Amino acid sequence: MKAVQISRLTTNRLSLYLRCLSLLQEAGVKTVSSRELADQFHLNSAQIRKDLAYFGEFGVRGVGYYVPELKRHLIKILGLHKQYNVLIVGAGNLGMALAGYQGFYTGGFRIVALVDSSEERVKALSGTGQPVYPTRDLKRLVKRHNINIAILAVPPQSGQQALDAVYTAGIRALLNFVPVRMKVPEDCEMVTVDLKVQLESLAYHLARSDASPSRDEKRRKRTGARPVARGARG
Amino acid sequence: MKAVQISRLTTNRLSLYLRCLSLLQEAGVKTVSSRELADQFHLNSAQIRKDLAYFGEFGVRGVGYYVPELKRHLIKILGLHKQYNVLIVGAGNLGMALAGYQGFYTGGFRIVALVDSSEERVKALSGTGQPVYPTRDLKRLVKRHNINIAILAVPPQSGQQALDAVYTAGIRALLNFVPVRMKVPEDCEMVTVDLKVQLESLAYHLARSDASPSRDEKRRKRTGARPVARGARG
DNA sequence: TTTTGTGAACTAGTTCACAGCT
DNA sequence: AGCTGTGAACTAGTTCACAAAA
Repeated sequence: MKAVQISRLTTNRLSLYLRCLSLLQEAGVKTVSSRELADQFHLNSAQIRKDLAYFGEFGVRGVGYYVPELKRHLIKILGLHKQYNVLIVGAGNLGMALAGYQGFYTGGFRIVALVDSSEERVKALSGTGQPVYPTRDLKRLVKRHNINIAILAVPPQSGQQALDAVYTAGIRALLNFVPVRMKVPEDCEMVTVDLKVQLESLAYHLARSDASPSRDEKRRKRTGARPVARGARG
Repeated sequence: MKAVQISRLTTNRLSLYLRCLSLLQEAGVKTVSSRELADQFHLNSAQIRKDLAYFGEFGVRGVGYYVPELKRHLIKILGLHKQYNVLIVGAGNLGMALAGYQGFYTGGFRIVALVDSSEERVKALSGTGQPVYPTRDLKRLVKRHNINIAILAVPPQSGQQALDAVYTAGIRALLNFVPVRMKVPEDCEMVTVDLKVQLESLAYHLARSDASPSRDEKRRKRTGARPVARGARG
């Protein structure tokens, strides 16, 4: 147990561990060692032990970790014992899709509404039935539904404006899909998913592999990418 | 110019530089220094010079970088002078949305088709008019449309199967939204976007800030997160 | 003078390796 | 014997700081 600042790399891995533990629990597995977990993720077992050790001593020497117990701890650590109400800002293609994306509805996350500045999108319903409200209702919605997370899915030119609006309404956590650099207040947590950047990283690699066909041993020695083809599953 | 393996962190930044250069070019700016670029991204200017130096000497001492020239170089480096034909696997909420997401249609990326295993989704059209084909057409589609990138947007239990199928069809670059660990062949580039993990990292921070209200100076000393509130824009 | 390109220094993140508990 | 928790060693990534070019 340290008093260190936890890096995002660590918290992201904790999410993966949790997901894995849920599967193990469903499968009736009672204990798991850091080594077994590591094999699932192509990680080093010390990495896993270190990640967990930031938050306490959850393991038993000679045994490993008790699956339900560690799962409980991770849920607590990640704050997933609470309910999170999510607002989507921007009801275009992406916003609407995210509203319907089933992956969000497990755990304590619930998408309660969308807002959009275009009158014609307002009063439409998302695929799963959430209503779309005009942007002017933002503050009221946040209060009424106790919203604590916003997903930004507006066009680039409205990015900063949308951020400012949700911040003013009291939201302090953002999942951002807008490919624009924005001013983010100190006390506001934002993670950005930039799909274009991800696609371009694929283009980069495709262009390389076309250009230099077969230098297999040299290629991709250490890109931080996946080492591949060992213990699969998730 | 080095013969080093380029990290994904670097290539991702190159995409951002390119985006910024496009804006500068539109604004009629002729030259830009690494310092000016750095200010846009809350980066260190040496970082930018190093990133670029991996690929050549594009700058002019005492001047900076010529915007159109550097832009041209970055397009070449990232392989964006070529056309990329994209196939979306899985025509559920997310798949359909990604098909309609305008952000993909700039640069050389073009979504040419979707496939889905469910007969009832087949023959539907995506929002922007791409047809949905049955999975058995995959190989034929890849050949016919010269597809080189696949986006995986299937349910978790079909993830590996979908990956195997597109690999067999000849695709070597994947943008993966499936939250499952998969076996990826050596010569296949995959970037994974795990939305659940991102949301959970927000939950983590929200849970912290609720728990310990006001330790402002200590908080977030170095999480690799954004330093905030300096030169904005994108 | 200004700003690049880059070795050297530093910081963050990962892995090793082992003492210590069960 | 087996496996955790952790300091030490290592590797990757970032920033400093400066010689060299324009």
